[in-house]
Amino acid sequence: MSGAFAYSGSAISAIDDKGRLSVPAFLRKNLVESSDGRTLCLGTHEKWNCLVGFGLSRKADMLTEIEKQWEAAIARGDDFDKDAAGARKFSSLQDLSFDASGRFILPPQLREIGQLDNNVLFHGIGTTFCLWNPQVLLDTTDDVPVDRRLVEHHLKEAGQKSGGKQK
Amino acid sequence: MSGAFAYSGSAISAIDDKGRLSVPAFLRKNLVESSDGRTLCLGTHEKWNCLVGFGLSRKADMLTEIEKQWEAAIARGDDFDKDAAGARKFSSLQDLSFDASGRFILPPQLREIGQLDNNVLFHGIGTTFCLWNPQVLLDTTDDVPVDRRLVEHHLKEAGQKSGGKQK
DNA sequence: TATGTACCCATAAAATCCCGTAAAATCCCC
DNA sequence: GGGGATTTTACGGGATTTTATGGGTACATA
Repeated sequence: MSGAFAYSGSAISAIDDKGRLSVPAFLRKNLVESSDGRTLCLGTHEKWNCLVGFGLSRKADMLTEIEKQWEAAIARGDDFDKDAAGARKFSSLQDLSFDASGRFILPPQLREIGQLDNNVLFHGIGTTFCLWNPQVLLDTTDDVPVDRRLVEHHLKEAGQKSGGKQK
Repeated sequence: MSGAFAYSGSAISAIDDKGRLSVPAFLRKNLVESSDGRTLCLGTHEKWNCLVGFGLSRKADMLTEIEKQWEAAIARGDDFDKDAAGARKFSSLQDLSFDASGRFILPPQLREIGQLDNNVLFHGIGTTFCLWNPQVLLDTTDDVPVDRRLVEHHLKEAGQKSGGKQK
């Protein structure tokens, strides 16, 4: 386990007309450390209706994890489909670089899958963080353990800023 | 584990009238590093209906992987046919070089086996990446763990660009 | 000479970088 | 601890660079 990166906290950020959005400040230091640069990995969440993000080093960890599973399997004489494991983990993952002011462009496919329109709620969940459309998060019937009051607060705040023009 | 080359992400690319297609930008840096030049290894996938690609250095890794499997088999007292394993992995592999603008010529036999017509979906699965005909990927009954929403998105995007002239 | 391949140039779209500004957070001195 | 000064942040907008792709041309080779 390389770094002790524990992502926590939450913030809302807006997508502008060019499809850019800025990484909330509270995540940047961790990302820069973990990626050794201003890089952010973003992909779809396996269960929830949101995106997941983390730094590059986590991606390397994922790779070695698969490698270990494979080695354990062949030692036992079992089969292990590395490609299937890799496809599940990596196919949606994009390495994105954000600029000095913290902004990156959200690839359209991720934006669509994450159902992100104007405002994006970032929130740390430990080894990774999630990107939600706040409304989708409130409406979800999945068991996502988040404090709804927090989401409502951010949503209200965002609504004031944009004068209710979103949606 | 040589490099931390973790191929991830996905993109679609078109084959032009001359049979050329360009390596998506997000794979190039990795390939150049891994191959020490603009080289790409391409072959057929052992199980899936697609092609696999990676940089030159991965070939050495594959060799040591076979070695490991052999050792594990010996330790268990099992048989392991190294030549068969090698044949499976290497016989379809071709080293291709892509030009400064990222394009290479897809050899007809690989194109045929991969069932690639106009649009090729590249997607990283960790140590390698796959090249699919997006429609074939959607239609496949094999257990290929990919986020279908991604494939559908790319397909839609490609359809718009070419005005539906493919197929 | 036909054919396939590597190069060269062109172009539109997309991504990246750079600069500016206003609001928010932080600092600092009394 | 209050209040202004400084720094950081979140964003808008333009300029530059990189991509993806079309099309031409020269060179080898069969």
